[in-house]
Amino acid sequence: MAREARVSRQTVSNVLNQPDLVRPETRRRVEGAIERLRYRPHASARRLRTRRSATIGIRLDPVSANGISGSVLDGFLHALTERAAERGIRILLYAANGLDAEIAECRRLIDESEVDAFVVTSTTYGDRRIAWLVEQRIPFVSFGRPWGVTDLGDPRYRWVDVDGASGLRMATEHVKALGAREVAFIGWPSPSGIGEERRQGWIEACGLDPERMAELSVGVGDDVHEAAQAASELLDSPRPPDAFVCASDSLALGARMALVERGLETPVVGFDDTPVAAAVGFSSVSQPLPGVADVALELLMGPEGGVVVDDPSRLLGPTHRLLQPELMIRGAVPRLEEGRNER
Amino acid sequence: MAREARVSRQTVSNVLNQPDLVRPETRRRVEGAIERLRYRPHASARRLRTRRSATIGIRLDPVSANGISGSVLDGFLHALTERAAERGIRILLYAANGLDAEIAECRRLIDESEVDAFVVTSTTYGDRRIAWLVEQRIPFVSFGRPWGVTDLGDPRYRWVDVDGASGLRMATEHVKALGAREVAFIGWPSPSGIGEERRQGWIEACGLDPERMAELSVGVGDDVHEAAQAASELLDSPRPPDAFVCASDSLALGARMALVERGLETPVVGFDDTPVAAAVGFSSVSQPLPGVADVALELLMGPEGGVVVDDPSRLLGPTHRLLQPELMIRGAVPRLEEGRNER
DNA sequence: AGTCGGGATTTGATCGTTCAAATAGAATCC
DNA sequence: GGATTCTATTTGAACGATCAAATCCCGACT
Repeated sequence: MAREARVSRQTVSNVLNQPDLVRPETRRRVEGAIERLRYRPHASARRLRTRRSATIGIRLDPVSANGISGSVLDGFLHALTERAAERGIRILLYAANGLDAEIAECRRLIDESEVDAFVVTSTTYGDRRIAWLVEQRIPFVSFGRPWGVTDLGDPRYRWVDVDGASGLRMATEHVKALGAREVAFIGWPSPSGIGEERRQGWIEACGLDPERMAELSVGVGDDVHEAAQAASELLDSPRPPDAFVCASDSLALGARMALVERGLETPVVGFDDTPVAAAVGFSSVSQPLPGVADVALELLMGPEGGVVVDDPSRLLGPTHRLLQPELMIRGAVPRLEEGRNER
Repeated sequence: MAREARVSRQTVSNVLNQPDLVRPETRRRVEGAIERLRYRPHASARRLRTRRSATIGIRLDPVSANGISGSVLDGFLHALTERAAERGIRILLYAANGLDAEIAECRRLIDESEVDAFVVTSTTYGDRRIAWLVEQRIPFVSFGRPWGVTDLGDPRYRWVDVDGASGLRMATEHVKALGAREVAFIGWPSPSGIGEERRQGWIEACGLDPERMAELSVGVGDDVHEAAQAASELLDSPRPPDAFVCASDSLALGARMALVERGLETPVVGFDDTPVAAAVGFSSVSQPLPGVADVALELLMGPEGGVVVDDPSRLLGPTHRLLQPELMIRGAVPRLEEGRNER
C-alpha cells in the first residue's frame, strides 16, 4: 500500500487520521492508491496501538421484562447504532442475567479492551451497576435518571432522560383541547420514580380539585387487563371521565379495550408510542430516541469526534440532559370499519 | 504477568488457549498468577495476530418496519448474544438505510476485520445482500429461508427457519380441540412466502371443503384495523366462524378487538407470541428463538467452539435447518373483569 | 554411556497500525 | 552564508498477543 503511493506507512496513516498534515499533492496520490487497492485499515491493529476500541457496550435486557414497551429500547438501539456509526464508533451487545453477572461481564469487556464505555439503560433505584461504574471510573452514560441517587448533578454521572411530566402535561392538554373536561390518569402504584413523575404532569394540567383528582387517578400493574378493569370501574361510576391519559401504552391499550367493549369513543393517550399505539390508533407520547442517542454520545465524547472522554469534567457543559417528548396525535378512529392508519 | 508465574508469555497463552499442552503443575501456577493479577488478554492484540475478530455482525432494522412483531428480532438478538457469549463470540450491531448502504457497510466491516461473519434477518425475495455475500464468500447464516431462491439446498447458503405451516396446523388443531368447527384464517395477500406457508398449515388442518375454505380465508395488510374489519365482516356473515387463526399477532389483535366489540369469546390465535399476545391474553405460535440462535451459531461454527468455519462444506451435516414452533396457550379471558395474566 | 523420542517450555518473528523522534527540504532571519 | 524555524515525510519502536521453530529436559532404548 505505502509502496503503491511511493510514501511511507506513516504518511498513509496521516492521510487517514490527520489529512491536514499532508501536502495536498501527496494526499491525492495516497487517496488514489487507497481507492485503487481498496485499502482499509485493520481495526484491531489500530485498536491495539491506540489503546482505544472505538466501541461502546450496551446490555440487551430480557424481552420478557419489557413487555409492549420493549420497542423503546429497540428504537433507541437503532438510533444509537446509526449515530455512533457517524462518529466511527461501533455498538457491541452483551447480555447478562442479574446484576452481578452484568457487572462481571462489564469488567471483562473493559479488561479485555473490548469497549471504551457503556450505555446503561433500565436504571433502577440505587442501581448497583452505576455505583460500580462510577467507582471504577469507567466511562458510561445512562438513558434514564439515577432514581434514588441523592445528587442528581454529580458530574461523574452522565445521564440523559426524557421529561415524563412534560409528556403527560401535553397529553392532558391535548385531550382537553378535544373537549374533555374530566381527564382520568392510569398509572402504576406509587413506588415508581417514572410513574410518579408522569402522574405529576397530569396533576399539573388536569385542572381538577384534589378530591376529584384522587377519584380519577388510579395505579395498577403494567398490564392490559388490570388497566381495562380500572378503566371499566371509572366508566361505570356515577361520574365517568371523558378522557384517559396513561403512563404506558399497555395501560392505554387496556383502557381502549374497555372503551371498545362499551362502544365509546373517549380519547385515550398512551406513553412510548409503541407499535401497538400506531396499530390500534391511539395517541401516545413519543420519546425522541434519535435525540436521546445523540445526547448520550455527546455526553460520552463531546459535541463531535469519536473519542470517549474519560474524565467528565473535561466535557465543559452539563453532564446530564432532560429532553422534551413529543405527542403523536392519532385520529380517534370512531368505528373500526372506518379506521385506517398510515401503514 | 509471565514473570509473576515464572514462565514465558507463550506458556501463558497456552494455558489460556490449549491448556492440555501445559503440565498441570505449571498450569496451576499460571492460573494462580492470572487470578492474582486479574490478568485478561487484550482482545485486539489477539485479533490482530490470529486474524479473526471473534465477532459476528447483525443488522438492526428500522423499528417502523417491524410493527408489533419487532419483538421477535429483539428476542432473537438477545438469545444470539447470550449463546454467542458462551462460545466467546461477540455481537456487533450495524444499521443501514437501504440495500446498497447495507452492502457497503458489510464490506467495510469485513475489510476492516471488524467481524468474521454475519447473521442476516428479514430476508426478502431474491435478496441482493445474500447474492453478494455468497459471491464474496463471506460466511453468513440467515434467519429465514431464501424465499425465491431456486436451490434451497445450496450448501454455500446456510439458513435456519421456523416451520410456519406447522405452527398454523397446531393453532388450528388447538382451537378445534376447544370445540371450534369452522376456523377462519386471517393472513396477508398472496405474494408473501411466509404468509402463504402459514396459510398452508391452516389448509391442512381446518378440515373444510374448498368452497368453505375460500370463504373463511382472508388476506389483508398487517394492520390491526384491516384485520378487525375483515373479522367483523366474517362475524356478521350468515355463517360466522367459531375461531380465528392468524398469520401475526397484529392480525390477531384486530380479530380480538372485533370480538370484544361484540362481546364474544371466540378463540383467537396469533403468531410470534409478542408481548401484545401476552398482555391481551390470546394464544400465539411462538418461535423457538433460543433454538434458532443456537442453530445459527452451529451452522456458522460447528457443534461447538468459537471459530467461524469459512467453507460450509467442511461443516459435515446439513447447512440449513427448519425448526418447530410451539403454541403458547392462554386462557380465553372471558370477561375483562375476570382476566388476569401471568405478569 | 550415548542417542533417540517426545512432551514441556522458551525464543524470535510477526500481525498492521500509530507514537515519538529523527531527518530532509525549503523558507526566513540576522 | 550559516544558523534558525517550519513543514513534510520517514524511521524505529511499540502495542500484546499467537505462530512456528528451536531448545530444554527427562526417561527409555540400544
